[in-house]
Amino acid sequence: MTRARPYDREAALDAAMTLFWAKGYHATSLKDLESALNMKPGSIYAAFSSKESLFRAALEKYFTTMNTTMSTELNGAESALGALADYIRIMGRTAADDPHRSACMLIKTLLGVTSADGIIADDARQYLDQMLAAFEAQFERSKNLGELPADTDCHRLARRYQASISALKIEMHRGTKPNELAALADDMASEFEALRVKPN
Amino acid sequence: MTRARPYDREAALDAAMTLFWAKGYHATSLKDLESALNMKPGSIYAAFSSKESLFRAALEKYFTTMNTTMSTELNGAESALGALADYIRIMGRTAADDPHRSACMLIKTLLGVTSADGIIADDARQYLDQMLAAFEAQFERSKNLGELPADTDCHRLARRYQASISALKIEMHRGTKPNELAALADDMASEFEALRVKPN
DNA sequence: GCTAAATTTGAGCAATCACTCAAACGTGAC
DNA sequence: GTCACGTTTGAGTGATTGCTCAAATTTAGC
Repeated sequence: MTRARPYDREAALDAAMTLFWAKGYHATSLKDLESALNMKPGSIYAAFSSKESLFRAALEKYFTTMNTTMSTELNGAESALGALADYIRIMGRTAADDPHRSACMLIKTLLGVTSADGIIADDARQYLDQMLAAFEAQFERSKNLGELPADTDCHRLARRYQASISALKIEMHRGTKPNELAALADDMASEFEALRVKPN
Repeated sequence: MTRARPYDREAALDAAMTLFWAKGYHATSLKDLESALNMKPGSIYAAFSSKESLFRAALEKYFTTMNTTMSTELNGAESALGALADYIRIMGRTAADDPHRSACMLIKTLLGVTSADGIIADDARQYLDQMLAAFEAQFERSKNLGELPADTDCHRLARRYQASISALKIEMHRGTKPNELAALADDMASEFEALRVKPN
């Protein structure tokens, strides 16, 4: 009874995410989005209401994707602590031409918008808090496995871990040479691995 | 024989730096600058040529200011390694309402501009490299003082140190609570202090 | 007071911004 | 075939963008 959409909403959102991630909120214009999504302005507004809410949807997709990937990698390993360390080490081996060799979209957003841009910054903050909680849960799991001392402050540890991830991704964005990036990641990973209780 | 400028160039540059630092390159408009510098568009262009070169001048001022402050704090102490650790610990005690409780302008710039914005990103990268070199020199100084093992890789260490600073400033921007921020800074500082060779 | 040089002024430029809406279009029910 | 509904279309909205330039203004030398 009605005309079908010629576009795939998820695919469009994915294109928007990629573009916003690369250029940032302010530097991305509606014209850019029109060609990236292959949609006319009217359709974009019918589908996503405004530039701001399109960005928010794209940011949510970024978070969901990253969080899912991360959860899979962390839950799969037998050692919770080892998985956290490996996650950093592997990230440090991202290929030089990988499109993901870029800063985290959440961090870019947090630094790139102000309170004048509505609740976008709050979104980013909230997602970062959720990731922090996920890291904390993983450290707790490690503690319950007996890998970490019983008096370990997992929240504090998780914050340090997240700070390491953020810094590592910034180094990727910066274009740090592969061997130096890997060395940095190894240093960071070792720092957490060193907390493991030694069997006596 | 000629009309005097009614404004102080350095003061204007300082106002531009503060504004650009807070809002970022793209989100700062000429109107914003006009009121912040208290100058009309013609005067701004006569003094600084373009928005881009005004930004570049402001970024240079940021770098020079930060680099000078840092050098003073690092050179003053008797222990080179201790000074590096203290620099982080003190940063982690930045007051919650301090206007400097914000991300580093170099990092914000690096993440907030693309190659379409001329050589701005290259400027930021170059300044970051200079700071990295300064950290490396300080670690070298520490090694020569006998605080660090003779086989210490100071370049690698400096990169890790800079990554810690970047991450800490991002946490400031994020609004992390004072006690958690201080704890994170202490953890980071301890990591470097722990490298000190024990007297036997 | 006059002149010449350096500077400020601010209205206004073309281009672009995010966004809108009347019209055209496709679709399934009947 | 016709209709009603949902959708796309894209020229066009007013506002704002970075920026310009002829005119006004301030100085110092003579």
